[in-house]
Amino acid sequence: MHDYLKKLNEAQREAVVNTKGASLVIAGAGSGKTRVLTYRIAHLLANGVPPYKILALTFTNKAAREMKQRIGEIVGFEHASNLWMGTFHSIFARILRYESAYLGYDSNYTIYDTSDSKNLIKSIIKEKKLDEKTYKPGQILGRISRAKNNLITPSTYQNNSTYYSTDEAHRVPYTGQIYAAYMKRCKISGAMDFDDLLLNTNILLRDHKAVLEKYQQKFDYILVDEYQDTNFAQYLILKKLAEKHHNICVVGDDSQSIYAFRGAKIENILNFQKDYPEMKVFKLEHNYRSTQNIVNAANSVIANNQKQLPKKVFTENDEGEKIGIVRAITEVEEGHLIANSIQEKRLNEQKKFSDFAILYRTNAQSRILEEALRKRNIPYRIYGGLSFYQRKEIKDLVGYLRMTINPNDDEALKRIINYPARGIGSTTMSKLESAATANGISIWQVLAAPQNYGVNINSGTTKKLQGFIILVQQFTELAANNDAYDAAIQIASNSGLLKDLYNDKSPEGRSRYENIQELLNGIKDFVSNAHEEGTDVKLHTYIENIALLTDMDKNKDEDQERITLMTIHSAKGLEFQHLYIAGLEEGLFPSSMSMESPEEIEEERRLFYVALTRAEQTASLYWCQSRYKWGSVESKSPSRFLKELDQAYIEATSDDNYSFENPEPGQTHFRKPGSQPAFQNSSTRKSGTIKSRNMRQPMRSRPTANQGPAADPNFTPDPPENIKEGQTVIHQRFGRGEITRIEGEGTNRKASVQFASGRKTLLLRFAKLKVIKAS
DNA sequence: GCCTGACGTGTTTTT
DNA sequence: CACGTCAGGC
Repeated sequence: MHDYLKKLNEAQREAVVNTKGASLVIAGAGSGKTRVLTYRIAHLLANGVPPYKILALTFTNKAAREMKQRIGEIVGFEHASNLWMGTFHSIFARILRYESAYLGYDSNYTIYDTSDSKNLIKSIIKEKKLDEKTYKPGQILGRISRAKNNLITPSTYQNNSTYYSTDEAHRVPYTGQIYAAYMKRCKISGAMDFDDLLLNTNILLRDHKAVLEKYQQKFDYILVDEYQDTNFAQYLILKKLAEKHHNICVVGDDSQSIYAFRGAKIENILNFQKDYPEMKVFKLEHNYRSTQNIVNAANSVIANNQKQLPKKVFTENDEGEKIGIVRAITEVEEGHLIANSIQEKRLNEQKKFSDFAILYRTNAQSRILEEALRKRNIPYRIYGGLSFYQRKEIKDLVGYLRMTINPNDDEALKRIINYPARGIGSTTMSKLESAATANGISIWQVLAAPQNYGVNINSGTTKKLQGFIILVQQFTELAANNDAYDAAIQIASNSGLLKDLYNDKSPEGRSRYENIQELLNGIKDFVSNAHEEGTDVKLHTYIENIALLTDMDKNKDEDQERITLMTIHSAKGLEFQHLYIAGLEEGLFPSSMSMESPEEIEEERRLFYVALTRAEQTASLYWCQSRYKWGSVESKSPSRFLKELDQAYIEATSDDNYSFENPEPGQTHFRKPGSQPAFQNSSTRKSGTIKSRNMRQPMRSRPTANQGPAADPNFTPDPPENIKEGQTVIHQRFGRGEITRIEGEGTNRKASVQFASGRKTLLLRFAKLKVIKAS
């Protein structure tokens, strides 16, 4: 028996060595799923299966990289490097480049990211003279994306009365037309969006038997990670590829299915047996990651879900600490409480910063947390949010690089044609663009001979356009004759982009300049890595998959000692000794989601489950009362999720004892009459059961813009005279504090208040201060 | 044609 | 609060 098999438990070993036929590996959180997948592949390789015959699909690039590394350590890196391992999107993007001719695409096709797609949809909406208020690019893209994930092409979409009536009900009856126009424009620009990569792969395999057979024969073994998060398009690709040999192994955990918003179907994992009746099921239920309290608490959260496979995740680890539940008054206080706790724990228990992580539901929640961490000098690394690759300056340079490779790329052209300013304004651009649309060609093609397409442009502008054409042509030549790095650096400087940023001496400008340097360094590394392997890297190789890269893929200062901040979604697959979950007053639910179907509630439970099971030693849940109160619609209460945690595993650590009831109305801070709530979210506007008495009635629509809700006539603030030194106060922004000094007279008195975040001086007249107790 | 400031609006999660 | 849009000045 091979050595590596000794490192596995019984269930894991079974899942590793049974490589023939269809296998469903149900892997509970922390049960060694990655290990099983890694060893299974290593096992295949050790048994003589050539690496290029194995297709292994992961959920993120990072997961693929790490797995390759670990397999390499077992079987040798050269062997491992020939595996077909990557995300669905990157693997099929690669296959589509090989087979692009079948679909009428060039192999240099561009991959549009979400913002490219939105921009294109926006211009289509404009061209079609549709109301930009009702046709929101993001929403339309969402509908198109959903259609694509369900393999509904524009013609099917337009001929289907159900889609039409749904669209009509949403007051966007022209969605079908936009969809068709969008697809056409993408094709003309030689571009595919994320969903096209899957849709077009399906079309390729459906319409070209020879291609299908080629890949059916190529991949003798198929392995899929995070199978619970696959959508219909992905499911069908797998089904087709595995049709002949059924050597497909899917690994996943139905309790961690959290991507329904992206079209993921939990049914794929629940119904795996339907397609492969002979399948073998392997259940990994032994959790090696977390304490008993955490495992049990997590189990209790999803205990009542209907859609799930029977399994019992257990652990033999210590019981561990109870799960802490901390109520903060405001988000600022929440940040400081978390920061304090991290600092304390680090010093008392000799922990590293990298042992800690803070998770939250939305990227926007990170800002206040960051501030608190900075105040304490706690180094952190934040993942997600505005990704490096989505920054303006990066997209600008990438725009030039994209134009160099594929000048038909309209979105790239529109981005860079007048940046840095070349005197080509919006009037000229709209002329060019509408000519392009009218003639079914790209803007670049119109540019070559505007007069042929009925575009009237004065001679001055024509000269400027000519200049741009020559510039791009020069770049294309550069890219053909140089490696990626040399080409990129010259393009950055010859385009004038580098100079433009260099001249900007503001702090933001400097950081932009540095970001460009960082991107260029990234290209340099990319090139020199490939050089070691003896290949020459041209620009197109680098630029091909850039849209598929995320922050996670930049392994910059990975070895540094930092705590981690990220959304729960991006924390999947990771683990941290000490975990903080912030902002639970949203119940992990953004309040904008008004319709809560049972499916959605179950998914939110699973999200909570994912969050909790990232923790090895301790998990603490934080929520802030102020936020919660403004949006105190019953269904959004934090207690919903906390109620689903078994009391036995949790502990309230706020100074007031945590109660499962809603906080008393009027208990916290006040607002100046007529002012806006600190955080006005949609739940203040939507209907629901209002718990707090001084919460005003929800409104059907906002009366006048920006005016906020009407003042409560019965409301009287505490007179400032009653505020005394030594009292504990609550402030809307800074949270809990103590008044150390009061100076001045009457309504102009000022109070020095010591908050967790530091000392502040507040005007009592305006103070959003309320005495909660005299001490 | 380009730049600037005022205003208004709307906020999940990701490949 | 941060971003996009629009009007007005250069």
